[in-house]
Amino acid sequence: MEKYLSQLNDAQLEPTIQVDGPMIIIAGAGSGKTRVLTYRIAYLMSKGIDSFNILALTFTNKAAKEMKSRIADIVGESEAKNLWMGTFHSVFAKILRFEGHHLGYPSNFTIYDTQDCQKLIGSIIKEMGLDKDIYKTKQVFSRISSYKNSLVTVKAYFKNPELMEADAMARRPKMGEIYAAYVERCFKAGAMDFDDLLLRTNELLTRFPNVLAQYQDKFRYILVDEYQDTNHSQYLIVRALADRFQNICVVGDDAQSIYAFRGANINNILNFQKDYDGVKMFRLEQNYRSTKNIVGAANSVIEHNKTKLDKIVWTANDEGEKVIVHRALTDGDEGRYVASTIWETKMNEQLHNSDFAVLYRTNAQSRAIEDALRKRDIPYRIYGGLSFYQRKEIKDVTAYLRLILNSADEEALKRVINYPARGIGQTTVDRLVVAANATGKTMYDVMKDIDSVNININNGTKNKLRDFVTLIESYKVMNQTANAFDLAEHVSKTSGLVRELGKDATPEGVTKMDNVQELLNGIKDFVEGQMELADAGDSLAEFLEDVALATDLDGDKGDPDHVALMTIHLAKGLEFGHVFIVGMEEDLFPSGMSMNTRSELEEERRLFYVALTRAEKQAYLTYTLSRYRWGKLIDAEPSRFIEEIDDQFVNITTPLRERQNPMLDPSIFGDIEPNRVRFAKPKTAKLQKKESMKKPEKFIISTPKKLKRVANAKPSENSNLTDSKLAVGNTVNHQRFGRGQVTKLEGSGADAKAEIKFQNGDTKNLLLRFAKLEILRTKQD
DNA sequence: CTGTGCCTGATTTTT
DNA sequence: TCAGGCACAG
Repeated sequence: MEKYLSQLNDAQLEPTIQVDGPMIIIAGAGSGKTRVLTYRIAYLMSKGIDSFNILALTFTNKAAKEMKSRIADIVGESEAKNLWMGTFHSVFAKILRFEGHHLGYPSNFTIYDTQDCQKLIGSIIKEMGLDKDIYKTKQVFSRISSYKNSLVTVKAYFKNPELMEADAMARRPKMGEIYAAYVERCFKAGAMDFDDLLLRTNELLTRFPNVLAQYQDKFRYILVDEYQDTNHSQYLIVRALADRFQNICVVGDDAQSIYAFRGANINNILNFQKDYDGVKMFRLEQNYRSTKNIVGAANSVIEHNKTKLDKIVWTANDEGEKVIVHRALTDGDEGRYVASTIWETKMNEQLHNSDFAVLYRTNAQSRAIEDALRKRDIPYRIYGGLSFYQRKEIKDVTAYLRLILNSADEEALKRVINYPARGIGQTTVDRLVVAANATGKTMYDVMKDIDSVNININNGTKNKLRDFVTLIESYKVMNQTANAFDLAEHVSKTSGLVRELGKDATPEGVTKMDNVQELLNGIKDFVEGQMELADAGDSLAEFLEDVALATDLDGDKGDPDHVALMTIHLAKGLEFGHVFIVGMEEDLFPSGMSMNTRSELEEERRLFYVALTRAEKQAYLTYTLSRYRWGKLIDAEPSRFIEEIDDQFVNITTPLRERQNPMLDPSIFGDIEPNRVRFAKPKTAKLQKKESMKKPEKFIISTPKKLKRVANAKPSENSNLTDSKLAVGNTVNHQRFGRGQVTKLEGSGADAKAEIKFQNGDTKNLLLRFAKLEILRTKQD
């Protein structure tokens, strides 16, 4: 332990060895807070505190996983095993599996993702005969979500005239009724949405004092990372759990609070000292990550915010390069600049692809960047966006699995009841729903007992329903003995899902089939990992929970040397040598939807602060003069955030290629000099652009056309290692089994296998086609 | 009930 | 631009 503590500076050491009592660590970007957190946990354990009594809540699964493995490195695998470490959602989902019965939930409750929730709300609106143009599913859903996050239950809602009036004013007087119906339907389906995982935990802890006492006693030491992003619901949970022992340590940075839109309450961190007695406050202000120029630029930006804690982030690092600001003509041009700069820098400085990241405000911006990177054969990976588990073909398979586990799951049932088509149409489904609502039974139970309900469905269709129920029942029987992988494989074949996908010979169709195969591989991998564990429970249930709470950031598989593409939100907590922040334009960043109030704008500014501070060595900001949005070329103005950076930290470049390529000669833009653009009066600049834009539009459109087709090709991600890359003696890392050494190789192509001796003592034979291995060291090194 | 083709709205960010 | 929803015909 001493060895580790000596790695810390004084400011880091103090909170690390502070064992008891409430404490808050205000940690500036890049100040080594993860290190403090992990060492502190290890320190607690070295002081004799049982890991069983420690709860650590993080923001992402990835952060939890990383921290856990770093702790395991210090204190040993077996010691670290009992730590409860995870996101709020995953930790409390786990607790609710045990305790949910108090609230009337089955232990195998389903977790509805956003899609499921919105579909359910959509059908409720339809069933209630409301105008779908006034009651927009998305808006209704986000409204309900915000109620739940502020602990406004249906009851509380109807007792609160202000809320009801606000909804009535928004021409949605039936909000409360929709909310009530939604909650009831979720409950009946044995389902919780993301917000329920927190709301129901609160309910559990408030209504059942003995349960609360039990967990208070268990979690004697609580640590919360990214405290600035907690919402009211999470805040109450933490407070309830920490109430008895008051050993609560929260870490956060108010300057990096970027989730207010999701209900995060920045006051949780600003007021922490008022919530507990004798709070010790620590500040980590030395940045170890970035150059002076980057830290200076970021500081000068955040200065523009009014709401913030006092904190001075500084660094002893080199001056470094100034932040480069680049003007591009269009989003396509922006992409080409990013790609060529990565290419050149990589060559000149001998860097890896993984030293680069491209960050953007909205997912839609990734396309132009992708096209450009692909054209240059630069490997990349897109994080976030439509995650793997949200794709239609994947959701279809998991819907079957969900239905097997929890037949009350109405959204899963609706999804698969007629997919693949088996002659059960919308009319029948509607009638089943009506019958279910009228009888209080679940839709599945209505089907199961179709003869005993008075329902207007003809005999032919009834038979089809019976066949479907029989099919699902047969799966349920199989689930009692078979493992999740065998079951999933059986289901995809016998349900006709695979056959259906096989009909589609288009490249997209083939990709879908591949995805299903990959899902099956994933289940197999999961099941194998589970078998390792002595206390392995129901593998299917646990797999589905993982899926429901998984984010794209979590499983980092495939070739690790790639450029990372992601939204700024997703980049929080990460760092890269060279960071491109693209789309630095008014209306895009800051987002046009967040410019109305000062607090919204300040959140955008914090988002920019987060983006800048991801960079270690070099930050690039790019903006365009016009950009494709909604399929149209739209004029753009440079973001106000660019001007907010103190001049001494930026370097505005002249786009060289514009000069070199006569077609892109800047003179067609009138006499706007790149260096002067941001100082030009907006009005004039806009006018000039408008007129001049007509010409370039034509040839600019023609370029991406050809690229389109390539765009559908499968990106070069997730490629598993083949036998050609792997050699006996290599040290490899396996997602689940950890590190090991290759002891034998046999077979080739699809049959290639490797025998690997893992550090935990196990030797395993793995099919390279499935195994997600990462080479850590080759023999020669 | 199924398949086709037109229309519409989405682009803020996510557990 | 494009995916999902809807209407209509078979």
